[in-house]
Amino acid sequence: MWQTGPMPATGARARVRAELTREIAEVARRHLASDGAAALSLRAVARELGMASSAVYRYFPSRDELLTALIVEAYDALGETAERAAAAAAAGDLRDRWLAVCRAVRGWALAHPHEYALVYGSPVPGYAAPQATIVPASRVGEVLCRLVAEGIADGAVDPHLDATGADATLEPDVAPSMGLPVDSGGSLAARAIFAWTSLYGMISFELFGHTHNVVADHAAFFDDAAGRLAGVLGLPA
Amino acid sequence: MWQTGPMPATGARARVRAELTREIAEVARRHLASDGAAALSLRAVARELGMASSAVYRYFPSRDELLTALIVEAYDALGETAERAAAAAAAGDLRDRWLAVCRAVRGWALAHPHEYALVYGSPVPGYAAPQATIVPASRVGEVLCRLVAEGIADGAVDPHLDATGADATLEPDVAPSMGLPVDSGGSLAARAIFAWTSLYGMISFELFGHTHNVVADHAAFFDDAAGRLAGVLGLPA
DNA sequence: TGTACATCAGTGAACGCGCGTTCACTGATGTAC
DNA sequence: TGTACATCAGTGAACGCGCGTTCACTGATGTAC
Repeated sequence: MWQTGPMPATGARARVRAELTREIAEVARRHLASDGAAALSLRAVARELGMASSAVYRYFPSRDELLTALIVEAYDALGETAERAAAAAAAGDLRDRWLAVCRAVRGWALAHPHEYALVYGSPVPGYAAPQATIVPASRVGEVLCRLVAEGIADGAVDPHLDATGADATLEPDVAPSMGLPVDSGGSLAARAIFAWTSLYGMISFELFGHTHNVVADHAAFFDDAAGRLAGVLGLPA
Repeated sequence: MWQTGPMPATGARARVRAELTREIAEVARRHLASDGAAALSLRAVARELGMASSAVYRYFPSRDELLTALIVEAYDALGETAERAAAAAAAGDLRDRWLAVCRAVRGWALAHPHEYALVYGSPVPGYAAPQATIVPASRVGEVLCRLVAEGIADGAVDPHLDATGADATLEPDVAPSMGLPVDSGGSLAARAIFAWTSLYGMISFELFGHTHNVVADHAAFFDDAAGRLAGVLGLPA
């Protein structure tokens, strides 16, 4: 994907190359995690690996390409966290499962603030996210929507709640791609997007310090808000 | 502007100094607006003003100090925008006024993306917001809370709606400082904070491109969501 | 099978860049007597 | 009033830093015959 030139799929060389590529990304991820994206430097990564900075260019053609790899990694890590949480809570009711996923997302963000900021904070100046980041970026949203879709399937969730027609403000293929019913007069998909952006807002506010002297018990505040969002979506307890 | 000609000895120098300080901040603000905070450099500002980079140090002791000035400016500009919007809509009902303030905040953010990102995006690495930023940062929140407080005062808003006890998760002085009634069993203040973080989430998602292929009509989507938040707060139409 | 050749990883020096900050200095402006 | 002195703005050179990226190169590893 980010290797230069044609490569044999197998062989000793290819394996070593894959391993070093992984190692570079891993060191870069550690630097990102401790110092933030702005401070991430190819030279520092090379230094830590004991190689010339120019050698890194055999593996990543530019700093941006390395950043892209880290972004995809972050999205995937967060997505997997959400998926695991949903799976682990499969036995509970919809509201509990919703809350479990929300908590997992927040937990990941708190544990990986710089990686969270990389994907959900202000855009890195001069960097344009390539196509490769689109699919992993939607994993969390899919998990949340799947819960709602399940609720509809077994009649626990009313898809016509709060029919403001807001779904018409979305791109037409969003609802179907998320497994939600299409109803241009309804607001279900819009409410789902709204819920996700709200979660993001709360997590970001907490992480970026905007609720520092405002919220005392962030976990409890978050739980309460997540419950309110479950209500917005019509998830039954 | 300032007058030419003979001036009282006392204050002449001070006035020129104040003017240049303002000018430096203004150029810096323009650079921030067009290139973002990370690209803001003392040298570039000095260059544009035709002065030696070292001269800027007579006005701002460091780059961080300059950044702080810009942060305060941004908070104030946003706060004033919200206040003006609230004043302009004073004749409408609570819901309309709420929506007007929300729209104004979004409008300012869209018009000043880098300034918005400076205050609400990922924290600038190595920079710790000083005390001076706290008061201006709360202006928008105050405007929103004042609407709610007004609704309570004339009986239009039920402060005991959705009494989850979430207010207990807040710092104890938040509700009174915002002019909201204190009720540890209630959730009014928590819902207000929640609404504000949600707005922030939506604006940030839009600004940072996360709803790029998701939301088609951002203004309409935002209006719908803001209306839903008004509902969460119990604002009557 | 060994050998000639092609491919690749990795090196180290260099390019060109821009940054924040310091410092000794020169003039101009204000102040005290 | 003029004069001596103090204060301040602004200069230009320098320090020290680190960055991304390029390039010609040396060896090592793989491959084809």
